[in-house]
Amino acid sequence: MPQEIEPKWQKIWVDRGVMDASDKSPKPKYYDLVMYPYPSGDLTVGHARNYVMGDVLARLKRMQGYEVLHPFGWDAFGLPAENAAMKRGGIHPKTWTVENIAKAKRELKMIGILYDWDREVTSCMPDYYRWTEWLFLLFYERGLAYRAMSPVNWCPVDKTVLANEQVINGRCWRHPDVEVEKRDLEQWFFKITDYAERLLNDLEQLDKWPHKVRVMQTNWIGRSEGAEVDFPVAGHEGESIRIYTTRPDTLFGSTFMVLAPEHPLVEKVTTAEHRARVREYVERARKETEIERLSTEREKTGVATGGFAINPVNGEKIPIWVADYVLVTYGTGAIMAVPAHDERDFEFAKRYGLPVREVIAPAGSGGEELRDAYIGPGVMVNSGQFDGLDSKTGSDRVIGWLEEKGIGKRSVKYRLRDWLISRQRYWGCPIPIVYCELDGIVPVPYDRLPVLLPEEYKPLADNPDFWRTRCPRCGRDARRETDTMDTFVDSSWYFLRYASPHDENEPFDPELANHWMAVDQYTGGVEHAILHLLYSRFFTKVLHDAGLLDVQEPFMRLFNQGMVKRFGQVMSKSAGNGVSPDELVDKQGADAGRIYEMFIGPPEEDVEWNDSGLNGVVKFLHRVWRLVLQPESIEVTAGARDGGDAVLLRRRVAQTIKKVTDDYEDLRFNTAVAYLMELANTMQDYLQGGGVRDEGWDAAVHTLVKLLNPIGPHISEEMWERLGEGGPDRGLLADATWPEFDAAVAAEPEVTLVVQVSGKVRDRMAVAAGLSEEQALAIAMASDRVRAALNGSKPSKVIYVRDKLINLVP
RNA sequence: GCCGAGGUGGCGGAAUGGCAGACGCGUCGGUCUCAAAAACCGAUGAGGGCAACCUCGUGCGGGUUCGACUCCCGCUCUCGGCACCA
Repeated sequence: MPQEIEPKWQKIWVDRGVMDASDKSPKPKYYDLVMYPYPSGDLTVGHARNYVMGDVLARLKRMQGYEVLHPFGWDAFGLPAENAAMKRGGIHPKTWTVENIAKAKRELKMIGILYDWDREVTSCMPDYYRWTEWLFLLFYERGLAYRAMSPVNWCPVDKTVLANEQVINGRCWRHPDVEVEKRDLEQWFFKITDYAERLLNDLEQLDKWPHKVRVMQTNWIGRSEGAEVDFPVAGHEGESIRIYTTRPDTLFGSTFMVLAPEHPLVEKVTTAEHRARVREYVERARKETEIERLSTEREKTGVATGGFAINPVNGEKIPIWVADYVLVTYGTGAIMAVPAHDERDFEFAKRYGLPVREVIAPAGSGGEELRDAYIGPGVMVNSGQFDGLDSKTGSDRVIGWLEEKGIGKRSVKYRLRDWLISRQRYWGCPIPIVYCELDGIVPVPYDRLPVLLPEEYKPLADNPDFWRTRCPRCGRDARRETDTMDTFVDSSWYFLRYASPHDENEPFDPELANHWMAVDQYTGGVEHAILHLLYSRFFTKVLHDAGLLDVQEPFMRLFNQGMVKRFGQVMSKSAGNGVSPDELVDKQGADAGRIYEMFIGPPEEDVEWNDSGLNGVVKFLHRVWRLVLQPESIEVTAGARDGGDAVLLRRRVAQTIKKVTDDYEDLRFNTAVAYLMELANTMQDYLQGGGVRDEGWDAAVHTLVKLLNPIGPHISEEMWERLGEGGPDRGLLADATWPEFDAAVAAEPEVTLVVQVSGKVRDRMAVAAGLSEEQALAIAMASDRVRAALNGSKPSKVIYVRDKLINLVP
């Protein structure tokens, strides 16, 4: 049965352009977006679950009268295509990608997911990446793309550099068992740090994002407030070391300084007798991998330089050390060590016998020796004119004093680093830059885009036909940039391209983008909580600043769906536990599969796939089919529960409209399905109780079919046609209007009043809704069981919650 | 270590101060059948009782409240994120 009706309706929807979005519709717009996938050829019901959620919402919003934009596309550049190509001996990454896209597209259509395929974008196609290049030039023009030599993260397996966000615990995000190496290379960066403050502050507006994601982004940006202070170097007139501290109140407690091994002043402050040891230490630190160096488990190491600095607040001479627990990439690459009030400095001081001086006294403390660093707030002591101030006021005063003396200043730092976008790969978007001996770095002019990837699959740096060019400025021989861009650049703006996917003059038409943006609902995996979502927010702000976009935030409401597991592991073809949409549809049809995917558990939670659970949904659909189309086949049963009560049926229908509508809108699909099942059960009870098939019954049938449509679109469309309401000649259920309900009908006229004695349920009685406390009390006291529980005493206190409960306390 | 989410029947889960376990799976019993499957009907948290009913029950220990799965404090376990960021 599903095998017949499902393809039939899928064809009709496409022919009718049901999900084609009109740019000129007078209806309010709704932009429903799912994260575009990497076409890995591994589509499972796990991925499908995500797309079904988006589809349910799109279908609902259409019926509610919105002009819905529900597009789809492919994040099609990237390493797996190259790796697969290599594995399969000479197949081109493009061939592999295109094949996978075709396959995935067929499967998406098969489960009845409707997209506006006219707007499909594919990031590896020249008509898309041309505009990624264009945007690079815009960033370059605005001073947001720059080239710099820097120590970078290098994945030895992928043979490319990685962004900070792609390094997890010192290992490559794609290869959890491969340690990332450090290399010094000239690379392209996007200056995302310029937007750190705005990316942080605007998180507050995103109140419809999961709290978790906002916290993760906040931590990633890592704002801290403090001061930069200059410590003069003893014996080197005019030379000083700048440090950053978040605790200016502890300045008097600094008993030594620490430079990062890569700090430029290390050589200068090192004395002759320490030189050999310092050089050896610095050399060793350089060679260590990130993971060795960042391990907090490891004991801290360091060496004295023999040099001294002057603490500017008290004129004390303190030794300068070099240690790799100080990072050159954060703050100024140098710290003042305050062992009494910093755990790391404390550990280091203990190990090397350096002095510890307490300058913050915790409230009510004696003067006993410190066993650990005290990092909390307190009162300043041993701090000259600042003694007696609390930490917070003290910090402010110290900063004020430093600024007055010109030896320090207030400073805000971020953990966020600039985004390294260069990748040494073939299958990515070319960076449109030319290197000319005379003119240096020259951007390819906008009108000469795109810089096309060569057909031949080999590293761009090994392909002179690609990199040999002429300088766009002077016409001399020049060399093209052979790095490609991180694929996260491609995905940072694809949601804008959907607004005008065929625009041949610009990345997107600002007018259309402003019409559709922001995305009303964005659905995807939580693994993108930082990377993709932070980069897309950054792009949106840059484009706003360039006057191309009105909005400053791309995604209004974000939802992270859970993953589907099987045998305790995330489902995937490579893990061997995947169930493909093909198999699912073959088994019981697309509708049963869709509904089961929604019913299996809360949408945000990971769920365990269970083949037998599908049967319950199939049974439910059979029951609905019978109720709607063959109600006469349901026999009246003696002793049926609800006795064919027409008023009750009407009420249940109204209540179900409310619950299911609310649940769909809040993406609580699992409970929406449960309520639909309840309605079907009620309808069955009604018939079995001898209920008449009058207008009330017809209304129930029509409502059930409509409410079912977003999740089970084929079967409901078929039933709609057979009811004589729609079909190819009369209009589709997909175009019908969403049912409304009358609150008065939904209201329960009679409620079950729970009677408690001392908070324990002693009786339940059916009463009219809206009783006064006196009436309720009288009814409650009429109960034998309540009187028994009260044991003769009079209630001294009565709590009455209208239409719910009355609690008698003796 | 820090931050965040969570712990409810045999299982997936529902209920966010007011009837714990909706809905479904599974199991058991029944109808139909020569039989089985399917379908349909019923039962199904634990303990006690012939029964009406009673007692206990939402990770553990306290607290607030007439009343707590729900709010507060402490602990514990699981999962996710961050982790020498000065």
